[in-house]
Amino acid sequence: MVAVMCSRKGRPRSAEADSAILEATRAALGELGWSKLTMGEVATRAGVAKTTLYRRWPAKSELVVDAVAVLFDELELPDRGSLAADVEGVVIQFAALLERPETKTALMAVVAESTRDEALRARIRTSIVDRQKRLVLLGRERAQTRGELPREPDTAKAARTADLIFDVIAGAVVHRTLVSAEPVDEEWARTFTALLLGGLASVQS
Amino acid sequence: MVAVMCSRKGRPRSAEADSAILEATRAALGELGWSKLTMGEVATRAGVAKTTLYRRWPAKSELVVDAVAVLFDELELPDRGSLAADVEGVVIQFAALLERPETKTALMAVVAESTRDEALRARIRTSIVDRQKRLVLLGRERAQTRGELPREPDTAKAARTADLIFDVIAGAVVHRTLVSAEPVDEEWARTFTALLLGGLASVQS
DNA sequence: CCGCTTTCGCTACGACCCGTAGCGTAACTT
DNA sequence: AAGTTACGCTACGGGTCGTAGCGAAAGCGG
Repeated sequence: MVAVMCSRKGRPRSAEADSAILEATRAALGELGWSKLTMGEVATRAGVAKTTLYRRWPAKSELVVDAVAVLFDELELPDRGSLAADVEGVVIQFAALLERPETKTALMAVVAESTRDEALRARIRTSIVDRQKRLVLLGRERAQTRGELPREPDTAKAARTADLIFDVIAGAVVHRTLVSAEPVDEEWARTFTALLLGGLASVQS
Repeated sequence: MVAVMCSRKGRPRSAEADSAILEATRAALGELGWSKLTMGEVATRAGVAKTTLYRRWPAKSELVVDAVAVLFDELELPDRGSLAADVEGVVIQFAALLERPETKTALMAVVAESTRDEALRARIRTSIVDRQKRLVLLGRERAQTRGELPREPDTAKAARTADLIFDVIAGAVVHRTLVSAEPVDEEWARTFTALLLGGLASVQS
């Protein structure tokens, strides 16, 4: 959402229109895909004038980022008792999210667009990426509390390791799902988690 | 690159036009990005009529796949003496390839498009993905010859492990480069390789 | 209650790109 | 030489883009 701060006079923007637009965007994205998704189509579905759309989002890509971002808030990290179980759980969850047609088509297209648009990349980072990275930090914290992982005194090194883990988990799941186009089932999640945690032990030492 | 075989009469298609089109596509892709890349622009740059383009490629996405595919042939796996060195080398190489503006924007956009187009996905698989997977198989073969990895008698399990490794390597590098937008330098490659090989040991057992 | 400000829906518009059809010409096969 | 196919060129209807202008509606200030 665009933070509108210095406008306290006049007619306020309709919050219903906002949610209707984002909802319509997700629906149209799932049915039509990225390339056939047009601003006019979204406006019609939302019951809103096309100009209203352009008053809030300058481009299709930014609209889609906002529309899809909320879906990533569904990702949770329930305590399953062990680090391995936690990782397996989030892998399955993330894969399920990527199976949905809205997200699978949107995520790649938006990242592709962001290679030429620094502002869009920043938006993706704050709206989507950082929300996932939070899970990595939480999972590590829990594992350290359980005594499964040692506490790393070097803050910079700890941050680098967290980034590495994040890239490996998210990257592998995305690649498996969207490029290899093969399912992320229980078995794959278990094997992958074993690989990750086993490797983590050798990096830590 | 459509394999036309059953036409032995009449004027043959110009091979120069083919290479000019693919070259023009790569150049335009690097300068304009995916969304602003038009068929007319490519035709103009290649010095070719727009209709000639459509006679060979039905859509922009398929053209781009063919244009970018040859770049992935640059990937090599020189024998660096150890499995770790081989992996580090291919990681650096792959990351360097993804740094090029033609490839970084093309790969994501094409994958995004492929979520709605099964034929395109197949084309990506044969033109790009399988050519990379080949490197994984070669690297494992070498490591087994060196005695660094045990030979897996179970063929199915060996294939699953190879797929897993492939998804982890390619996924992590892509995610690091395009989503996290941070550099894949020597240090990252070294740490990542340690993670991968260390984990591989625990999976094998 | 009434002006002020901003947003809303609507229409229209030029610009661009799409993908195709038709034509005459060029190139290669037999 | 005859046949067949690819080529460049032009033109076209259809669609989307992003913007401008309008009058009406909705909240805020007095």
